[in-house]
Amino acid sequence: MLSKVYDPVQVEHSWYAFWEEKGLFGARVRPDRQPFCITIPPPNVTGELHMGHAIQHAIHDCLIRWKRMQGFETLCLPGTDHAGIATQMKVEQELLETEGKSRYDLGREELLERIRDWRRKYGDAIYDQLRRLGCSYDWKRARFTLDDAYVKAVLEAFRRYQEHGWIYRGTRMINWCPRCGTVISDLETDERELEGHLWHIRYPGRNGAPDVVVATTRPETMLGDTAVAVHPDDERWRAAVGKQVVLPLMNRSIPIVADSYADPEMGSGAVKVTPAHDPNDYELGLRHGLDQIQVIGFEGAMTEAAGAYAGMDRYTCREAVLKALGEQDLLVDTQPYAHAVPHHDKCGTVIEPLPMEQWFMNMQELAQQTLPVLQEGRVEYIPERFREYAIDWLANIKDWALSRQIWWGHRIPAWYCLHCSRDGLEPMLGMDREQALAEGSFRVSVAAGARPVVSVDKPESCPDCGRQDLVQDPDVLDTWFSSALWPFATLGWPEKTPELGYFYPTDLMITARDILYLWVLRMVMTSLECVRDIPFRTVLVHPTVLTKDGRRMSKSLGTGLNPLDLVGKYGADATRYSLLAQAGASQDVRFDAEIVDNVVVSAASAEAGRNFCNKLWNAARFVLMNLDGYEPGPIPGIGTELADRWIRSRLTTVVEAVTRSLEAFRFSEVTRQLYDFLWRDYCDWYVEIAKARLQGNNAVARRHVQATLVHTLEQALRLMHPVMPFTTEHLWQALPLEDRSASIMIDAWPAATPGLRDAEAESAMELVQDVVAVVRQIRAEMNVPPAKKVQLLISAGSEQAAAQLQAGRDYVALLTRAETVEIGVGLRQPETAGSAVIGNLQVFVPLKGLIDLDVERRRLEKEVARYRQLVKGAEAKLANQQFLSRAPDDVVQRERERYGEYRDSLEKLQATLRHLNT
RNA sequence: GGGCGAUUAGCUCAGCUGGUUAGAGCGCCGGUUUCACAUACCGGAGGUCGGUGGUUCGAGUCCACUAUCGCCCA
Repeated sequence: MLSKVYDPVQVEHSWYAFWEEKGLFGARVRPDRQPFCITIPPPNVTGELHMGHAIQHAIHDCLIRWKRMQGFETLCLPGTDHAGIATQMKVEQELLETEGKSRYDLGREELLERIRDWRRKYGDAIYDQLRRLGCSYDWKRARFTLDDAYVKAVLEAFRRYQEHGWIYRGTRMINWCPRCGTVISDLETDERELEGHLWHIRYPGRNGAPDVVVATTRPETMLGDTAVAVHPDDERWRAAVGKQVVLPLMNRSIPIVADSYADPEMGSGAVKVTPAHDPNDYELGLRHGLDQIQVIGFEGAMTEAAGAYAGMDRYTCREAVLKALGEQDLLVDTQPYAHAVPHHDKCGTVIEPLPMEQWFMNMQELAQQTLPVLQEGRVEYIPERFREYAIDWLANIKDWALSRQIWWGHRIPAWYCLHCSRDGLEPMLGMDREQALAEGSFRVSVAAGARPVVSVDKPESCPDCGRQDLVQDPDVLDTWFSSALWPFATLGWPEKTPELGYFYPTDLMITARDILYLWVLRMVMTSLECVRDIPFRTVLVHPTVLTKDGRRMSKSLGTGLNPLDLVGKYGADATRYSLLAQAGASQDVRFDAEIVDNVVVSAASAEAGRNFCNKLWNAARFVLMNLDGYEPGPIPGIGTELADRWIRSRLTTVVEAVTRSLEAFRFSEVTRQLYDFLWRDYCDWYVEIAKARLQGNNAVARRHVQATLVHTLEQALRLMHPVMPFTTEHLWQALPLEDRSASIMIDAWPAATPGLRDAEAESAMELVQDVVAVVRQIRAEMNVPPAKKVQLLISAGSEQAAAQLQAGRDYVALLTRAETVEIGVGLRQPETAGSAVIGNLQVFVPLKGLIDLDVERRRLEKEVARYRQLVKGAEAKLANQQFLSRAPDDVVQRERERYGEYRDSLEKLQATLRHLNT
């Protein structure tokens, strides 16, 4: 027997192990069944479950459980991503804090060993967190992006791209992170608005040239200036073009060049040009053949080229430069200035744009192959608008910087002959050359003479000189290179596995907005190239979870919310329910929780979820307590009892509605429909009505109501299962059923039975509900004690209406605590009664001595006023010729009927009021 | 600068193709501890749908402009 109060800890304790032991999560290649497959977006191994994951996986598991119940062979394939920069950063931080060492102190192999240790310790922690959420994933197939088989896929993809000639070594302006010591992509930078300054600096003219005042937010870069630019159409500067100015502090002459990049509206119209430290200046420099002088080095310190400032940190240098300029009276003005500065999204360091040699991949052909696939909608986006975004991005795609100067990842399969490439291999930080080359601590420069040999396997010998001393490229591939292969690499590609044949293309990619380009689109591109097919049919973009007041959830802001806290406080089912209930059409979810210092104080929606579980729990408890003499058997015939006909009709409606909502991914509708049916229809009305019938002495009726109680609940539990797997399983197992599967999760998804739709029963029950509601209202307003019995008189406008209500007469009596219910046509109004009008029915509650005439009068007057408005509104519509001639007939017809009803009700109310006043 | 999303009750949100009296949960007010549930039950108050203009017989729902907030791109 169930305990009195629902306790999620007790309920959720053992079912997960039960499911796993029975092997219910595993998928097999079964050609007799239709497959349904999702590969999850692999969380970082640094990962810890956050609310974004929680909503993502609540959706994943809801859909997977639903499809499984529908009879699909479902595979939800989990896994983790090695997340090169993020993971290495984490381990490096730990190393610095505990041992005060850098990665170079340890060396490549030792650092990698530390990261592998770290991964063994924490890497799959997120799996346990997903288990606690109840996720029914095929853990046996879990993949990691550095698995041996996965490495093969990465190398094969690289080989293919290389054969197409897409991969090349080139020099471009890149984003450099001085902290991480690596290039990062545009997509990994965050523009952050900073309160800085705009410094105006005077560059003295030479040989009769005018002085030029330039403005900059980064004065330290002036040390690397190689020109000053003005707009060619700018009259003020026309004569100065071609002349020279002196670069202060460096005493270098630099030219004034004409270029339309200079904005005449900005300041003096002249702009300083630092080709080595600004993307726009870089382009300008190429146009004018300017020197690139790199004054800021890879560690964020000034280089030898910065002269007296060499070795200084870039920000210290900024202060020093400003001080020196001030002393020489060259600092003309200083203004506060807010501007956007790119930061590395992983570590928050300010990015240094630098021209640098890297491995790149030309994306043109891939983009061209992919565009029509998106344009024709072969990959569907939900919401649809994200497809347009993807198309725009593809149309403007740039080459992809593939290499990263870190150690944790897929090492680039390029090789260099120590002899032939000698001049292009430069040891790091003045390291010993032999050692640096041996352990991969060097930079490669093709410009300086390196000659890469691209090969998946280490070449036997140098193709040029035949020597056998080759070293591998020190860099690793961008993590997204391997992630892009995820949907097919996890299914065994490049091998032609049965899994790939059966489950591919997958059905869904459920993802957050922020990786749509970075990842989702690249998966489409690589899949079209490698597998010659789309990776998934549908991309479902789920909402971003924000705080109650619309801020980002972030630990550093104190607004972080650990989903496991919610699970601990309210249960996994309640957590899932709350997330799905809020996953509506909007792109954000403002999660309704009070959070103080990253700790949940309360969460209204999760509490609602837990209360709902408790309601279900107690409904099941009630049913189980009332099954004396009940033998499980086939579903009973429908019979003639109004309540039975009604609940079966409602059940069929809700089965259809929930199925449709799931098909449309409208999760908030799913939870609302289930809530309304279970709480409102089943508990508030059907169960309440059932109480009398259970206690009566009609054995047949009793058996019928027991069967309907069990059957309806059982079907509803199945509908509820994808949302709340634990509670539904627990209760379902407790119900007496004739034939059952081992678990609700592999039982069939309920089918709608249109034949059970019963419009007449629904309208009759609606009438019962209306009558009960007005009587309760009267009782409450007249302060009639709950235990006090009343007599009801219900006067119908027609025999037909009277007959309809007659079927629900016992229910009305039960639910209003009425001793007698008299139903008739044109009954006389009793003295001192509370009354109400429902359509053409008049309900009287004679309450001799209990009626407060003033209260009753006020109530009726309010009703009269309300109906007057309604009558007026309908009258105006029907008097409008335009309405009569242009509105559809059925709308006009309905308006006429309504008008009649309103007038009828109004008259009755007015008569009652007159009666009361006499 | 370009694009997108949001704006409905004190709070968080529904309201799908325009057609009854705009709904829910939480919160609030009043009542109820009789045997499924106080994580409950019953009743109530509370919004004219950001603003302006338009289309339409009819607009929370469609269109235009506008304001505020947020996201993406440059």
